[in-house]
Amino acid sequence: MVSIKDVAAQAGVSVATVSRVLNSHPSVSPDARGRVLAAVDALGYRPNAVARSLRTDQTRTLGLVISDVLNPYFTELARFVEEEARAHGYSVIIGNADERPELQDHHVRTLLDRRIDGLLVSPADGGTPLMLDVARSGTPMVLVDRWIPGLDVPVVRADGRDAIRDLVAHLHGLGHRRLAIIAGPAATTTGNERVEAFREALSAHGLALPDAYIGQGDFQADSGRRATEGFLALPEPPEVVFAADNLMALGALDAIRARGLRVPRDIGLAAFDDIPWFVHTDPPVTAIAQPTGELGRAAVRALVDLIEGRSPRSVTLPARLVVRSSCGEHASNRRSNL
Amino acid sequence: MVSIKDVAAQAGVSVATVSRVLNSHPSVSPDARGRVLAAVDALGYRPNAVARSLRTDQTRTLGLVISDVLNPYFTELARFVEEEARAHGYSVIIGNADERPELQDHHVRTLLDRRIDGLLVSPADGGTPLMLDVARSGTPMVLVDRWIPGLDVPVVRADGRDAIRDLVAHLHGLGHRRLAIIAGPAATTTGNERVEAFREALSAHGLALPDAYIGQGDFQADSGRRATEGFLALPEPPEVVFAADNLMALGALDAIRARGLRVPRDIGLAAFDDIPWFVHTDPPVTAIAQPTGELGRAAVRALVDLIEGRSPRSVTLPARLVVRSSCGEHASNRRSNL
DNA sequence: CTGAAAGCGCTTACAG
DNA sequence: CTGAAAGCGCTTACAG
Repeated sequence: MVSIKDVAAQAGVSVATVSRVLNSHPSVSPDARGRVLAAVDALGYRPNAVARSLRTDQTRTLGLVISDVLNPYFTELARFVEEEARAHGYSVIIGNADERPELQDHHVRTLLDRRIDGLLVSPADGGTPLMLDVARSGTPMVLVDRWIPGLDVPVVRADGRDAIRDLVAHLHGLGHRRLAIIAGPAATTTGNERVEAFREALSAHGLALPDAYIGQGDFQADSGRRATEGFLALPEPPEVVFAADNLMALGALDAIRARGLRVPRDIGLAAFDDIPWFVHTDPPVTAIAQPTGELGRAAVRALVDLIEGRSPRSVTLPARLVVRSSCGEHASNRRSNL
Repeated sequence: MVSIKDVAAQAGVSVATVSRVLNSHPSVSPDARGRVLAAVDALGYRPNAVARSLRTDQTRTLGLVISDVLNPYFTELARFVEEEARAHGYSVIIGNADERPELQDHHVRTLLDRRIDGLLVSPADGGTPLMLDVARSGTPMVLVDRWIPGLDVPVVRADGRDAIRDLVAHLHGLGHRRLAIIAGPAATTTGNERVEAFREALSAHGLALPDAYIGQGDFQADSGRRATEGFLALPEPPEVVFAADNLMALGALDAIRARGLRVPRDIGLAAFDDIPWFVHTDPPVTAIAQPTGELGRAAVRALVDLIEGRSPRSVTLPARLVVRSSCGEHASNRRSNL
C-alpha cells in the first residue's frame, strides 16, 4: 500500500505538507499543492482511514444496531439512516441483533471497540447492563423506534396511539367486538405500548382485552404463527387479530391459511408497520404506517448534534392508519378501495 | 478512554505484558496474567481496535457491497454473510449500492480506505474502472450473485438455467405461448443470463422471444411497473410475465392491479427470487428460489480462504422452481396446491 | 508557507 | 518470563 511517505517523496515535500493539502489546510503554496496532487494521482494514493482515526480520535462512523434486518421496517430505516449519515459525511456500520439481547450487546461492544463516533440503537429489550453502561459513559447515543425507560438519551420514534385508536374505531364500526393482539416482547417499549394503546382504545368502546386475547410474540414470524394458532384454538376465537409488527402478521397469515380459513371472512387481520406487499396480499392488509424515512433522518440528525456538541431533543412522529380490506368492509365501501 | 497504559500501571507491569495476556501469548507468568486480568476488569478496559488494526495491518473486517438492501433477497444474503463471518471471527460492514454504480464505487472506496481485509460484492453493473482496479490490485475479493466477465475472481452464485427451463415447461404445459420477461440491467450478468436462459427454454418449445416481450428493468419495483404497463399496452399482450427479480414482480402486480386486471385470469406472473410474501399474495406467486443461505455462507468461506492465503474455487448452486398459482392451474391441479 | 518531531494505542522482534 | 523500544500511517502544535 502506498503511504503518505511515498507521496511526500514523489512530490519532494514533507509528509506534513502532504497532509495539509489532503486536509485542505489553507497555508500551502499553490506550487506545493500542485506537486502533491500530481503525486497522489500518479501513485493512486488513498489515505489510510485507520491511521487517521487513531490520530484524530474520530472515525466519522456511526454504529446502527437494529433489532432485525429481515424486518422490512428496519431495513428501510437502515437505508434512510445510511443516506442521511452519508449526507453528513459519516459512514454507518450496521449490526443486526435478530431480536436477541446478547447479539445486540455483541454488536454494541464491537462497534465501541472500533471507536465509532456515535451509536444508534433500537434496543432488543428493556436495557441490558451494557446498554446502561454505554448511556452513562457519555458515548453519543440515540435510541430509535424503541427506547429504554429511565435512560436520559434522545429517542426518535413514532407514536402509534392515535392510529391504534383509529384502527379500533374502524373495527368497531365494522361490527367486530372480539379483538385480539399479538404483542411484541414485554421488555420492549413498542411491545408494551401497542398493547396498552390497544387496550385503552378498546375500553373507550366499552370493550375488554382478556388475557386470552393477548398473544405473546417476539416480533418475528414464527411467534405470530404460534400466537394465532392459540387464538384459533380458543372456544371463542377473536374476530380480528392485530399483529404488532409486519413479520408477526406474516406468521398469522401462515397460521390462518394452514387452518384452511380465509381473511377476512373467517377472521380479520391488521398489522403495525405498513409494507409494499400489504397492497398485494390476499386480502390487502389494513396496517399502521410509520414515517420511516423521517424517523431515520431525524435519528441521524439528533446523533450528529450530540457528536458535535449540540443538545438534540427527542422526536416523536405520528403513525397513521391505512385501511384496506383485511378486516372486512362496510357494505357501502365495497369496491371503493383499491 | 482507558488505554493499555492505564492497565499496565494498575497491574504494575509493562504494556508489553498487558498486550501479551490480551492476545493470550503463552509466555506470561500466571501471576502477571492474574494482575492484568484484574486490572482490565477493574478499569473496564477494552482494546482500541483502531490502534490494533494500524499495528497488525488487519481489521478482521469484511466489506459487503450489495446491489439493493431493500430487496429481500439481498437482505437475507447480508444476514447470512454476517452470521458466517462472525463465526470466522470477522465483522462485516455493509454498503448499499441502490443499483447505482457510482454509489457502489463510493462504498468500495470507503471500505478500502478503512482497510477491510476482504471485499464481497454483487456488482451493480458490468464492472466500473474502480472494480477492475481492485481486482487487479490483489485485494481479496469475491463476487456474489452477479459477476464481472473477464475478471479472475471467485464467484459464488446460483444457476437459474434449469429452473427457468422448468418454469417455461410449466407455462407451456398450462397452454401459454406468449411469454414475456422483465429483464434486469443488461450490464449485469443476472440481467443477461436470465433473459438468455428464458429465450433458450422458449426455443426448445418452438417459441420465440420477440423484442416487444423483453421489458428493460433495473431490478427495482418502478421499472417492473413501467415494463408491465408497456406489455399491457401492446396490441397483443403476453399471457405471462416473468419478472427477473422479486421487486420488479411487485411493480408488475401494481401495474396489473392499476389496470383493473387480475392474475392469473387476465395475465400470469412469475418471478425470480422467492420470498415469504409470495405465499400470501393474491394469487400466490410462482417463483424461482435461490439457496440464499448457502450462497452467503459459501461466499464468506471463499473470501476467508483468499484472505488466509488459500485458493478458493467459484461455487455455483442450483436454483429451483416453486410452482404456485399465479400462472393459472391445470384443471386436475385445482385446489391441490396451497 | 514549510518541516522536524511528537504522539495516537497498540504489537512484536530483540535482548536479557 | 519481562520490558524498552521501534514502528504502523497519519495529524498538528511548534519553530522558523
